[in-house]
Amino acid sequence: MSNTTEATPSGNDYRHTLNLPKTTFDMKANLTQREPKMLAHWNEHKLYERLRHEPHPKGRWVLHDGPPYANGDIHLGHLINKVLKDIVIKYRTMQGYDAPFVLGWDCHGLPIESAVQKDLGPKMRHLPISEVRHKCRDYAQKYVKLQSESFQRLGVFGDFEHPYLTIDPLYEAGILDVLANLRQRDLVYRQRKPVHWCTSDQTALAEAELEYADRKDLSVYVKFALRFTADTWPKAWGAAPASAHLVIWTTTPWTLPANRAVAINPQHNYVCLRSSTNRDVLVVAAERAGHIATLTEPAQYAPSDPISGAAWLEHKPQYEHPLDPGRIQPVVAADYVTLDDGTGLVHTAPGHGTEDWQTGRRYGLDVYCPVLPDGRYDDSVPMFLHGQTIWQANAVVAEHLKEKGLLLFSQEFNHSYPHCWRCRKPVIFRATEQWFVRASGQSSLLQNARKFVDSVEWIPAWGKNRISGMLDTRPDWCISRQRTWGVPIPAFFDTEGNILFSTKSIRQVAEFVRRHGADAWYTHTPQAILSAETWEDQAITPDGEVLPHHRFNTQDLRKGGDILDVWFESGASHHAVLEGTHPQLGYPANMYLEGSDQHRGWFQASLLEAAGYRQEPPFKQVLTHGFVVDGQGRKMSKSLGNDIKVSDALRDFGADVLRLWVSSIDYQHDIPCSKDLLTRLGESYRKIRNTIRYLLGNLYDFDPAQHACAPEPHSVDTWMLGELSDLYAGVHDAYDRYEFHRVFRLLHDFCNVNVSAIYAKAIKDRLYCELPNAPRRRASQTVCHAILSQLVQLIAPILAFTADETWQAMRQLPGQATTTAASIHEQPFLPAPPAIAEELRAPWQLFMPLIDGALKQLDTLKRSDGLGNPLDAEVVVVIAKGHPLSEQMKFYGPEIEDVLGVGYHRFEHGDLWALQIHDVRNKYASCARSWKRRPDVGSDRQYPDLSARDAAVMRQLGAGQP
RNA sequence: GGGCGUGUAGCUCAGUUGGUUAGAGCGCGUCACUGAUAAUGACGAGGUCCCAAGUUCGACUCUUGGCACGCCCA
Repeated sequence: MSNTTEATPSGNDYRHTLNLPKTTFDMKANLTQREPKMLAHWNEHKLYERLRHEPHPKGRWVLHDGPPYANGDIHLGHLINKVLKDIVIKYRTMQGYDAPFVLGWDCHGLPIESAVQKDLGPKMRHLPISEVRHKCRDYAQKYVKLQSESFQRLGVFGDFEHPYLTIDPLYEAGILDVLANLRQRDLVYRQRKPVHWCTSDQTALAEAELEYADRKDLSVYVKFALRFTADTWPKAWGAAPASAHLVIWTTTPWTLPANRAVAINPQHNYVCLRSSTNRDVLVVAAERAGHIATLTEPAQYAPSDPISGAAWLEHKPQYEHPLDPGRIQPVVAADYVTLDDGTGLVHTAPGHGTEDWQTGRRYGLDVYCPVLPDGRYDDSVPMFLHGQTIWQANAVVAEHLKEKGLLLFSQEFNHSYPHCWRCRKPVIFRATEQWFVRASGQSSLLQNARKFVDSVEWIPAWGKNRISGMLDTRPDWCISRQRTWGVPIPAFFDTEGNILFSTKSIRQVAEFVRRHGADAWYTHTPQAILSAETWEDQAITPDGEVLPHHRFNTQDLRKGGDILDVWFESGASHHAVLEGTHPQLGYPANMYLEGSDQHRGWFQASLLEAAGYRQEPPFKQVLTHGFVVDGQGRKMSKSLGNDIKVSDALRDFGADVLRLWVSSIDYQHDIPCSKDLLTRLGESYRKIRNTIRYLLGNLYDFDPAQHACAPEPHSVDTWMLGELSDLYAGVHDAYDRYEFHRVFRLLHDFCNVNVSAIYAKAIKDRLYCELPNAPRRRASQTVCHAILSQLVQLIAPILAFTADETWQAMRQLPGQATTTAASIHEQPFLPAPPAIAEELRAPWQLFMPLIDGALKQLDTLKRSDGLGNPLDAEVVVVIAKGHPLSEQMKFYGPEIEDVLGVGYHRFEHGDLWALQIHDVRNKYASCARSWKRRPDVGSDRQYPDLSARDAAVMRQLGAGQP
C-alpha cells in the first residue's frame, strides 16, 4: 500500500510536474505608481530624440499642434485632443515615418491680461505697459509649464524642451511677416466699427469681458416722417395721405442722434394704419399692427392692404431724421429684422451696433458715432444734447420727441443688458477705428480659401460642408483689439493723421521684433523701431485714400495702440512655426487635429492667412473631434457640477485607462465621460492586461530561436493564427482611417473572445500537462509568442505605458533581449502574420457554431446533473456521412475536445454534423494529473491513477527527459 | 432664430444597395472552476431602433415634420 502511494502520488502531488505559468508581470496594474517610472525611463533614454535619429523609411509626416491657451489646468478636452494626436503620432512612428511633434501654446490675449489685471487691481493704471506685459508673460509661462507637465504625464511624445510659444520673438515676427504679406496684396484696411465700450473705464471690451444683468431702460416708439410723393406711395396702401410716419422701437433712445437708416425685412409684409380721428398715417409690419394699435387707442387705426418689404423697397422709401430736420435717410433691407417685438422697422445706427454697422457697410451708410470715450456727446449732435452723457440723454431725447409730436409711446422696459465685468457699469456700442482683413464676398483671399477647402481632406467629411458654409457668410475679419497683451499692429500716425502701414514698414517692424521681441515696440520710439530719420513710403490719409509717395518724419510719428486678434496670431503658425521657429517641420503640415469648434477658429484663421499669399493650403488633412459630455449627454461644466478633473481621473485610473477611454469612443460626435464609464474602461483594461499576463506566463521557458515550431494545420493554433491575421489587417485598417474606437473594439474583443475564452482555454492542457519540449506544447507557445508580439505593438499607440511594460517583460524571456531599443515605441510594426489557407479556416467555421451549441449542453448538464467540471464530460463528434472532412477528423477530434475543455472525445457517424456532450463521471476514471476523464486512465501499470498520456509524460520526466 | 452634426439594450459600438426573429463586447443576474485565482469559464435576462406622419408588398435604413443633445453663430 505504501509502495502504491509512492509510485502513484495522488491529488495535488502531480501539481509540481506541470508546466504552470510563471511571470513577474503583475496582475494589478498600479498605473499611478508604475507610469511615472516609465516616464522616467523614457526621459533617461531620451526616447523622443532617439526616435528622431532612427531610420525613417517612409519619410516625414507632420501633425502640427494647435496651441491651447496658456491659462488654467488642463481639462478633459485638452486630454482628448492631445491623446488623439499622440495615438496618431505613435502609430505613424511605428509605421516608419519621422513624425515629430512640436507642442504649442497660445500665450497672448485677453484672459491672461484680465487675470493679471485682476491680480494687480487699480494700481495697474499706473504701471507702464511694459510692466504689465512682463507680468502677463510670467503668467503665461507658468501655465505653459503646468500644462506641459500634464501632457507629459499622459504619455504624450513630443519635443517638450522646445515648444512653440506665441510670445517667442521669432513667432511674433512670423505673425508680422504674414501681416506684411497680406498688406502687400492689399488685403488689409482700416475702418470704423462699433465695439463694446465701457464709458467708465474708457476701454473697448471683448465678449468675454461682459456680464449680462437685468437693467431697466426707457423703451420708445418713435415716429419718423416718411418723405414720399404720389409715385413713391405704394398703391396697396390706398391713396397717398398728406403725411405718414414710420414707427420704430428702441430701448436706447440715446442712439437716435446717430440714426442713419431704417431697416425692414423684404420677406415681411408692411401696412399703413389710417387714423379715424386725425390724418396721421403710420407704417408698420402687418403682423405688428395689432400690437401698435394697443399702444395707442385701440379703435383709432385701421390697417391697409399689405405690401411686401421687397415690393415697398422698390419705391426707394426715404424719411426725415427725427432729431436733424432736413436730413433725408433711406429705408433699407436687413434679414435680421424680426416680428418678435418692435414694429418690424428697425432704427439703424451704424456707429452703435454690429448688425447696424453691417447693414451700413452694405448700403454705404456713414458710420457716425457722436459719443466720446467718456460717454458724452460731441458737438456734432443737436444743441440740446451738447455735453450730455448718453445715460442722461435717454430721457432728454424722449422729452424732445414728445414735444415734436414724434413720440408715439414710451415705457420703462426690463431687459438683460451687458455690463462691464470690472466696474459693473452698463456698456455701450461705440464705433472706433479698426483694422480688417478682406476675407468676405469676392475677395481674392476668400476665393483662394474656398479652393483650399476643396483640396483638403476633411475627417469627418462633413467638416468641409461646415467650413464652406462659414466662409460663404463670413464678414471681413476685424483683426484689431484695443488691448495690451498681444502683438502690436505696427501702424504709425503722423501729426496730420496720415498712417504709415506699408509692406515695407511692417517688414521693418517684423525684423525689429525678431531681434528684440514685441515688448520692445512699447519701449522704443518710432525712430528707433524704423531705424531712420525719415521714411519715404505709401501713406494712408485720414480719409482712407492712399498717397503712393509720402515722406514721414519719424520723429513726428506716434505708434498705434492696437494689438492683433489672438486668432490672427495662432492662424499664422503655419508660417511662424512650420517655416519659422521649427523649420524642420516644413510647410505644409500633413494634419491639423482639433475640436470641431476650430472650424470657426484655428482652421479658418490658418486657411485665410495662408490663402492670402500661398497657392497651397497649410494642411493636407483636417481631423476634428467632438466635445466631452457627461453620462447623460449634457455638456460638462463646473456650474452643472458634472465635470471630471483630469488630476482626479489620473489619480483614480491612470493615464493608460484614460487613453483607452479616448480610444474607445467614436470621437467624431460627442464624447461621453463619467466615473462609471471610466470604471468600466478600467475593467476592459484589466482584461487586456490579464490576457497579456497569461501569454507572458506561458512563455517562461520558450526561446523562439530554439523552440519555435509550426503548429499542425488542423490545430486550434492554426485557427488562432487565422484570427491573428484578421486582427492585424483590421487594426491597421482602422488606424489608417483614424477610427480608433474600431481599433479598441477589435483588440478588446480579440483579447476577450478569441484569446481568453477560446484559445487560452483550449491550450491549457497541452501547455500544462505535456512534456516541456513536446511539439504540441511548443507549437502553442510559438503561437502565444506571435500573438503577444503583435498585440503589444497593435496596442502600443493607445496603451503607451502598458505596451512598454509588456515589452520590457518580454525582453526578460529566454533569448529575447536581442535589441538595443529602449522602448516598444521604437520598434517598427512587424510584418503581417501569414494568412491562413482558406481550406484550413473552413473546418473551424463549421465547428465553431457546433461548439457554441455544445457549451449550452454542458450548461444544461450542469443544471440537471450537477456536472461541475467540464473535464468530467466527453464530447461525441457526430461526423456527417460522406463529408469531405471525415477523413481528417482524427486530427480535429482532440482539438474540439480541448476547445470545449472536456476530458475526452469519440466519434460517431450520422446524417448531420453534431456535438453531443455526456456526463462520464460514472463511466471513466479521472486522471489525477490532467483531471481528464478518459477510458485509458489506469491503463498504465506504473501510474494507475493517470491517463496513458500523463503516465508516459511522468515516465519521461522521471527518466530526466525535458 | 440660423448653420453643421448626433439619437439602435444600463454603457460603448456594429447593422451592406430597404428584405426572415435587430447583433457584439462590457456591465448586470445565475452557475461553475479553484492548475490564468483580487484571475478564468459558461449560461441567461435586457430593445417602442427618439417621436409622428408619409413612400413601399415590406422601413432601424428613404422623405417630411417634430423633440432632445452637442459645436458654431445671431
